[in-house]
Amino acid sequence: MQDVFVKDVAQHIGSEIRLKGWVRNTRSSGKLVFIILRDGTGEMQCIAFKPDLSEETFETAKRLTLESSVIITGIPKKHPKQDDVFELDIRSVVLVQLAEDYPISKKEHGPDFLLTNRHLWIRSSKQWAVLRIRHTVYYAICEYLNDNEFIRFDSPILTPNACEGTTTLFELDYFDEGKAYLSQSGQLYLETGIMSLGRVYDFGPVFRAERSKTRKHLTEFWMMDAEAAYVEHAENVQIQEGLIRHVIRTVLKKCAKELEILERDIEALKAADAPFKIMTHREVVDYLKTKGSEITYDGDLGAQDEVMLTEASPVPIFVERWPKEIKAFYMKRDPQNPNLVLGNDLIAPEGFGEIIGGSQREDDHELLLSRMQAENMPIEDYQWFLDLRKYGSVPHSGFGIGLERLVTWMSGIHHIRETIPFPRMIYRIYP
RNA sequence: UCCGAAAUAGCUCAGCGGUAGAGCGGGUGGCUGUUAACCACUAGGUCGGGGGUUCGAAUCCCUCUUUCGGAGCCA
Repeated sequence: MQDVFVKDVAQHIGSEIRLKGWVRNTRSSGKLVFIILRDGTGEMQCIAFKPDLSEETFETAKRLTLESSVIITGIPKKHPKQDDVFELDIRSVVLVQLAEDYPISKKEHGPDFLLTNRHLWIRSSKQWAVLRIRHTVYYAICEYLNDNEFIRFDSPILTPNACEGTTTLFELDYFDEGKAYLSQSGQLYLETGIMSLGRVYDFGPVFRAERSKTRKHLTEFWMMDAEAAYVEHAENVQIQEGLIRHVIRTVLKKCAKELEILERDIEALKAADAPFKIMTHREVVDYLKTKGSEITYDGDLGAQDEVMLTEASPVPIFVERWPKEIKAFYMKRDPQNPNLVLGNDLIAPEGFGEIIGGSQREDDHELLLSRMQAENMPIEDYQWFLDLRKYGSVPHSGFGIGLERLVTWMSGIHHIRETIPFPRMIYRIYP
C-alpha cells in the first residue's frame, strides 16, 4: 500500500493508495457518501458506495464531520462528469479523530470571527492559497538574490536604538543595559555587511508600534532588506525591477491553482511583467495635480495619490528623487539638486500601493554626521554606523520590500491581514 | 490619534415601540452521483454592559465597552 499526496494522485490511477488528511466537506445520499479530503497538497473527492463496503466502513464514512482527521484507502479513477478531475473509490476509512462542532461553517463569516479563529481559518481554501503564495514569493525573492550574489546576513531584532525616528518602537527592558527596542528595519546593520560580503540581505520580522488602522498595515511584518556595495542609484533601481519581475514570473508559474482559487486577474499580473516606469517625485506631483490631487511639491503621496498614479499603468512605477525633508537621514543627496535625495519608492499597480522603499546611501562621513546632528540623533549610539564612512567607504545602495504587501498584490486580496499566518494589529494579538 | 459605522441563536443576518425570526452549522430520519447537495422534523437567545423615557424597549435617548471601515504614518 502506497501513501500518496493528493497532488500526485493522477499518477496512480487504478491502483490502491492511501491518503492521509482532513475532511473539508461531506455529502451523503442514502447509499453514497461523498467526502472532500484535503491533505495540505490539495483536495479531492472520495466516494463511499455502500454495496462495495463493509457495514462498519460505510458507517464510519457516514458519520465523518467537518475537519475530522482520516486515513482513507481506495482506488483513484477519473471523475464520471468532469475532465481532468480524479476521485477516489473508497476501500477503507480509518477515523483518526472525530472533530465535533467545527466553528467555521461553509457559509460566510465576518472578519472578527475569522480572525479570532485564525488558527482554524488557515485551513480554508483561500487562506491555504494565500499562504502558499506567500511561501512562493519568499522563495522567489531568496532565489533571485542568491542568483545575484547577495549573501544572507541576518540583522538583530533586539536593538539599542531606532533606525528612523523613535515614535513607533516597541520598547522592553533589557537586563541592566536599560531599554531595548524591537527592530523596525535591519538596514543600518546591513550596511556593515556589505563591507565584508559585498552584497547582503536580511529577511525577518520587523515591528512598528504605529497606531495604524488600514488594510495595508501590520504591527509585525516581514521585511527583506538588501544592500550592495558599489551599486549606485540607477543600478539599485534595476535590481529592484529584476527582483519584482522574477517574483511575478515565479508566482505565475508555480501558483496557477492558488491564483485560480483566489480568482486573481492573471492578465493583470502578466501585464506587470514588463519594463517598469520611472518618474521623479516632481513629475509625479505634476501628474497628480492634473488629476485633482492636493499633493504639494514637498509632500508624500497619500493613499488616494498612489491609486491615481497607477490606475492607468499596467506596470509598477518607481518614484525617485524625493525632497530631502520627507526622506530618511541616510539617503544620498542628488548631485544634480542638493534639495533632493537619491531615494526611490516602488508603487504597485491596481491600487496595491507602495511595496518597496530604497535609496543610494550617504557615504561621506562629514555629510552624514551633519545630517544626523541636524536631526538631533544620539551620535555616540551610532558611532559604529559612522565608522563605515571612515574605514573604506564606498558608494552603496539598498532597498526594503514588505513581504506581506507584495503577497497582497500577487494574491489580489483586499486586506494585508490574510497574508501572514498570525497577523498582529493594533487591536489584535490573539491567537 | 482623528472621522464614520456596527454589536440580535455557534455563524451570517432580518426584525426598528406591542408574544424573538430565517438560512447555514448541530441532532434525528430519507434519498445511488452529490458539488457551499437536497427534503422533513428537532434542539438552540440575559437582543454587548449599565442607566433612562414609556402601560410596554431588541427597537427611542444617554453612557461605557468591543469590533469593523477610512485617514495620517509607512513596507
